[in-house]
Amino acid sequence: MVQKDRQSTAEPLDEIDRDSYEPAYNQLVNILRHQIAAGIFRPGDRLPSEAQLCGRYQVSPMTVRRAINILVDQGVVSTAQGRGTFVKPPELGTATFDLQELQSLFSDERTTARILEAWPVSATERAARKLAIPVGTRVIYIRRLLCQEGAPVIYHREYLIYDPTLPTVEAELEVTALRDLFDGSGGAVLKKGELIIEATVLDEEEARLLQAPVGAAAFSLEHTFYDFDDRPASWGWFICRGDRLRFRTTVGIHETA
Amino acid sequence: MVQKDRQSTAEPLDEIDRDSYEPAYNQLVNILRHQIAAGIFRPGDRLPSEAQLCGRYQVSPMTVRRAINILVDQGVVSTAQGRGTFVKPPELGTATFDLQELQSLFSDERTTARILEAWPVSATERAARKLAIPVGTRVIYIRRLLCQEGAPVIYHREYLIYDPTLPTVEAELEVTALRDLFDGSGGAVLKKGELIIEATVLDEEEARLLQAPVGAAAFSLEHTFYDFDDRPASWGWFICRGDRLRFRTTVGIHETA
DNA sequence: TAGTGGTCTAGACCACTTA
DNA sequence: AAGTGGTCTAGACCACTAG
Repeated sequence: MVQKDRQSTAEPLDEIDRDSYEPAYNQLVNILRHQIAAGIFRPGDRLPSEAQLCGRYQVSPMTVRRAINILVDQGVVSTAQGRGTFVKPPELGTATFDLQELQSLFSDERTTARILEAWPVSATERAARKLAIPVGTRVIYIRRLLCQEGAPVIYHREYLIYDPTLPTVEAELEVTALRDLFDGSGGAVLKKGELIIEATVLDEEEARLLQAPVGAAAFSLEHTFYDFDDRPASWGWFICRGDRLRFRTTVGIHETA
Repeated sequence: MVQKDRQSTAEPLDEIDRDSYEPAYNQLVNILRHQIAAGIFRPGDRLPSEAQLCGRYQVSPMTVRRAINILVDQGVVSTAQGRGTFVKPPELGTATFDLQELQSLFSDERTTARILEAWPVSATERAARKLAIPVGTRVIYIRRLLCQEGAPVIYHREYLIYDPTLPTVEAELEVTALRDLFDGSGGAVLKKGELIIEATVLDEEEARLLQAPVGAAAFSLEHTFYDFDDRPASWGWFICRGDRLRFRTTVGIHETA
């Protein structure tokens, strides 16, 4: 028998360690991932059948199945009923990216939000359409500037439905409101949100506030939030300097997934 | 007993239909999603325990667990061992975007790729660094213009490691090579890829090729692909007019997930 | 201590593919 | 007909949280 001490290394063995805190299905995921990464199984190859994996690693079918489902979710393999499980080549088209970099900016302690403007206005034609309300309805208009160590990074404009029965207005004016929007702390009233990322260039106002040249590249992140009656409750957009934000992602086998 | 005919409606019942082609765990996912969407369970609320759901819907614990795991993956609920399963508010920071719109552009029949240039060159300092090769090494430089119905949409530049033992060069010159890059058809040699999305503005050459104004907003999608020895095999970037591409997504409960 | 989620078993039956 | 993945069962044991 192999003496199993504390295994401090993260290197995957070729056996399941039943005494590990790491679940068996997860160990199996890592074993198969590394075999694929090492080229033992190449794109297009068929993996051993589930029954074979059960015998090889001494786990039940459900555990093997769970591991394989995770690999499918990760886009590493694909399954075909009656044929087998196959290694997928990396596909650019399946790549996904997230707003983690943006979120870390909001959760950063050094980030401060300065309210430039926050008061009731009559909804413009565009705002009214986005919020599904009549033109001229009174809404709350908020302009914020997010700074990191004094340097402006993001300019945010937002229209809010004015509902006196809700504490929305006061809550939204908090400097932490934006962070809450990102981590969902205060969103018990909101059901869903829609997001659109576009490439844009800074106009004069945006450039002045972000202390960047007019015409500089920037990201626009438009957002619309809905309440549980599917009525828009908020519409707005973030403008972020292009040289301050980039989205990264990977396809295929990458480390520590 | 309820007479169960063909249920053409997609509306979820409040019971599991054991004769449906839809798996029980999936039916349970939809049932719970609609209950949350309907406001029966609000953000912060605790869902019924797994044991209760087993009894309520007459399924085994593993089936309930699988359904809940899917809801966790979808970001709709979160679980806490010993406490329960809780409905999550929509969080901007957890939003993910995919390149589906970009991929559909490549798989579109009306999209054609025109090779502007494709021959061996000496690697520039930057290309050499990105490809981890000595400056001056001979590499293949390819410039492509992707058009849709005659209108240029994407400008692509790419440096390829020149390896005579591989059919890479010929394969990459095919007009379908880019589509393959996206759907992975020909990537049995590639292990992984890295992607960086940035906001940029068109320079003079890009503007001329894309028939857009200089300084117009655009997306830059830089990509690096690696072989199974973790050596870079390809480095390049797509430039796409900002008015032709946008990334959309949703957070919280949305339809037909 | 009771209740919760987290993992896992050792099978079963089914649908599908291939030969 | 044999082999494959897809689903599901009816429990088990564990770790964690709460009263």
